[in-house]
Amino acid sequence: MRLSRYFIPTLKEIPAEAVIPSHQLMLRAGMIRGLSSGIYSLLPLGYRVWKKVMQIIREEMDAIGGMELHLPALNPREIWEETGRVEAFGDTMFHIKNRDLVLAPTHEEIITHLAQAFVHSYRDMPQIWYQIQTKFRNEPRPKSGVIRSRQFLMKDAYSLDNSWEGLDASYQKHYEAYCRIYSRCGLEFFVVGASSGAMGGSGSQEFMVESDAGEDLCAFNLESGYAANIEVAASRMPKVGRVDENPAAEKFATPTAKSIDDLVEQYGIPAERCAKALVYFADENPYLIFMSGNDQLNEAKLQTALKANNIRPAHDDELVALTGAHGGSIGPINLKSNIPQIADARLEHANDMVSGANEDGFHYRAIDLDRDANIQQYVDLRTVIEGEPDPIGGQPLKVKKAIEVGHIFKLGTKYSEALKALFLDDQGNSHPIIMGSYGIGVERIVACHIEQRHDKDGICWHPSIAPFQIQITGVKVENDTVREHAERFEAELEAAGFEVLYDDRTGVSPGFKFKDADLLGMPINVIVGEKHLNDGNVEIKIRSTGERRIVPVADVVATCESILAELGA
RNA sequence: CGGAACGUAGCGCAGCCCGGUAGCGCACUACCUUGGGGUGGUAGGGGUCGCGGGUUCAAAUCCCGCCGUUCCGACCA
Repeated sequence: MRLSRYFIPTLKEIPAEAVIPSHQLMLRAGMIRGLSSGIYSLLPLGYRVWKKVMQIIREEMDAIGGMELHLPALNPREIWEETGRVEAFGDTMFHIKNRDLVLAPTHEEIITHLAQAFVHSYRDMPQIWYQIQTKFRNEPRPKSGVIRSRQFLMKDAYSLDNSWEGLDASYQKHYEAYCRIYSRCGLEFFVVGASSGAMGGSGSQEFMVESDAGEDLCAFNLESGYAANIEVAASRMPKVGRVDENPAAEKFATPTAKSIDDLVEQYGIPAERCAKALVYFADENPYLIFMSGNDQLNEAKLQTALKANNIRPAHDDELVALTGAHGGSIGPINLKSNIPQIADARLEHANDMVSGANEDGFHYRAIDLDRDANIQQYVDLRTVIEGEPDPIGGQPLKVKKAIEVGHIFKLGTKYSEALKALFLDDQGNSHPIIMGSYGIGVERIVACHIEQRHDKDGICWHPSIAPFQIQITGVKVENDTVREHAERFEAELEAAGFEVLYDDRTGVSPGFKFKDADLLGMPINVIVGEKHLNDGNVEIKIRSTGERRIVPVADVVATCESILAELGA
């Protein structure tokens, strides 16, 4: 491919709207062009990378028996109502104005609809169906270039099984295929236990790439092997427990104590002996929640514990109406209304606690939660903090930001029950199909790759997904010897099966070409110029390391082959 | 949806406070020059100053409304 004829609109300056390196470099390298917030055109150079990522995904999905299909992006709204997900998605789902259609944000419903029509016997399973298609989500705030956008490519796979053991096997196959996919794309990644959220299901794991641009926090310890999204991460924190003396609860005035820290400072109460009370609404039902000291409530855990679609903190006026006091003075005793109470597991059976009196400016001490409160369940509701002991080996947890590049779910029967996708077992009994769902964000793989592999000059592609494996830089192609050699290398390298981008532009200075080559970031740059040709040599530069090898003209193809092999092509 | 900033040529920006016929760099066109790390020069082309209204003799500039983009927060199947 000749660069003079290929459409690569590179930019010298960084467009103002791009903040993170992958977004800046995709724009500067002429890979993408923004059309509107969270909506991008993929230009030829960028689309080559996308296609390579999709090809790797296809190969690995096919290898575990997956069958690719193509599904409608326009869906009748009705089918999404049957699973309750019009409401669950809310404003995130695009609705067509002049038809009763929605733009599909994912495809569980459509797959289940197909299964309901065609999969009726235990003999028909297992099945793995997948698609690589555009998904639409009305993100309230697109950001970070293609990482969070309103229209994006996702590989979605769905497994259909006739037993829970079958689901485990299908899930495991996907787990292994995903590891191969990310490795082949040259990504460093890790896997964490995750929340299945509104997708439903019994378990899920996320494939994560560590990045400051990440929107997820993950807690992990490399020695013990524990790794979890902060939404579900646990730590081995001691329970607050009981003390021997257990006098009656006693009210005392705390006119200037509004926070746990105030109680600690003014009255010398150990922070963990404070039962911090919070009021949350879960699908419009209020709950009183107790946390120990300054432990941070984890809203994802609360939502899971309450099995709620939506949760939110109570407003100030609601606090007063429900408890009798403003925030900071709420507790288990003398509540104005009888609202359900749940508490973090650290507080289980604790006594000798301090908590609000439901009267502004007063607290109770010597509270026994078993005696003085009416707590219906104790569950883990804490947000773990870096340094706390992990739940496996008690090693200190680290917390890092990460980008989610894949998510695998054991869905179970949520969708098959809702859409009546049933099969008969060998006894003739009817059961809902047992499903799994497995997603990969295509553009996130590309973005994460660039986040992990770039320097001040540009991108450093891994050969597996580089737009071209080899760039040939013709230094002063007006010189016949230079041009003839460059063209010969182009032909020989292409004949050897490589993808080659030959910078044949005339009237462009060498420095300009070198800068462009570094920006575009092909793994190998074959530099053809008089300087070395006069000695019968050519310079070959490795983008990722900066290493330069001077090789005889006759060895160019062999050298490229061996370098690409070294680079893991 | 809350808070903030920005919107002037394809890109990056100045001009706005203090109203008077729109500028710089890059890119683009032509010619010359240079030729191993974004050469140097000469001459050009390109802008309803986001949109609408208002104030004024006169608005990129002041006022009001809207739209868009980005950042922080909320949300994120």
